[in-house]
Amino acid sequence: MTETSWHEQLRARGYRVTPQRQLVLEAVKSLEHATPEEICAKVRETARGVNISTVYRTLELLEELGMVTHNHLGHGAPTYHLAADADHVHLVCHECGEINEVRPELVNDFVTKLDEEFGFAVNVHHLTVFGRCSRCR
Amino acid sequence: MTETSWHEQLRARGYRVTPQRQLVLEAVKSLEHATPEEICAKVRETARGVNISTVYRTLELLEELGMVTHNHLGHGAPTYHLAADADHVHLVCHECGEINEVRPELVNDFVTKLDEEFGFAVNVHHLTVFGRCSRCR
DNA sequence: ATGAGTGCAAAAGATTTGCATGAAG
DNA sequence: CTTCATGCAAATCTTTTGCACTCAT
Repeated sequence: MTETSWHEQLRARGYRVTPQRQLVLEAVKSLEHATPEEICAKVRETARGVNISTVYRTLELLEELGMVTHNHLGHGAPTYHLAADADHVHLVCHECGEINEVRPELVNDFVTKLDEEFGFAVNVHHLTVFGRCSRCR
Repeated sequence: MTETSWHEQLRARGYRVTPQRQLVLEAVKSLEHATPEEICAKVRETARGVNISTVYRTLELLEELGMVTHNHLGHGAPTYHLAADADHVHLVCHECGEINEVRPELVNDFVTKLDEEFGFAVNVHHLTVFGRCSRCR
């Protein structure tokens, strides 16, 4: 996604391009798996005055536009990442909390089965698998 | 699981059997996919005075004992159900919010692959798959 | 009788909302 | 200029915690 393409994507839908929105998108891109709180902190490194509620509103907007997605990796706040970078499945260890990303091909069969049998289209970007990692077993 | 078996399971670990704990467990059993708030409401139908914090503490305990599990099905509060009843995978539609339960065998291949390749033991009880249901496509 | 469990109230954490001001188009 | 976006403060919702009292054992 080029700079201009997402500017246009915003404008095409009647939204405005603001420094806050740019910074939030950049923060999501650079942090990976960041909570709204963490994203806000990152944004504030550049623009001190930015408010957490703006971060929430912006994340909601970017998600609606399909630019970012979120996952519930732990108990607390959800984590956001670029939709373009989201082509992986998360493995989260219940015991140590470690997060691993694995190739999405691993779920292909499963995705196909759900499509054929139930007409259900899996959103792989949003798939989080809990269990125990090799070290904790 | 019989009445006595879980009484003994509690006592064996040094915990006490209380009416609140019985009611919470029964509520989880009967409601299916209920949030702590909903469970509390159900419990209060029988015992008016029960506090929400007791519900939280009890759910945590029952989960630790392996009697119940929780899932994050939507944005808000997690939902709890009996571990014994949890032998299914949840399909959640992003669009209409509909929740479907499907046979856990559908993920067997996937579970096996993750075990072989990463030594990761998937907790199928806790698996929630987001996407779009047939009606919403 | 002893200490785990509970209710209550308050705190803490996460997210949303109303409104006046500021800035993008 | 016009209206959308932001900052701020307050409200809301969810969950946790400290403490005195109660009840299971």
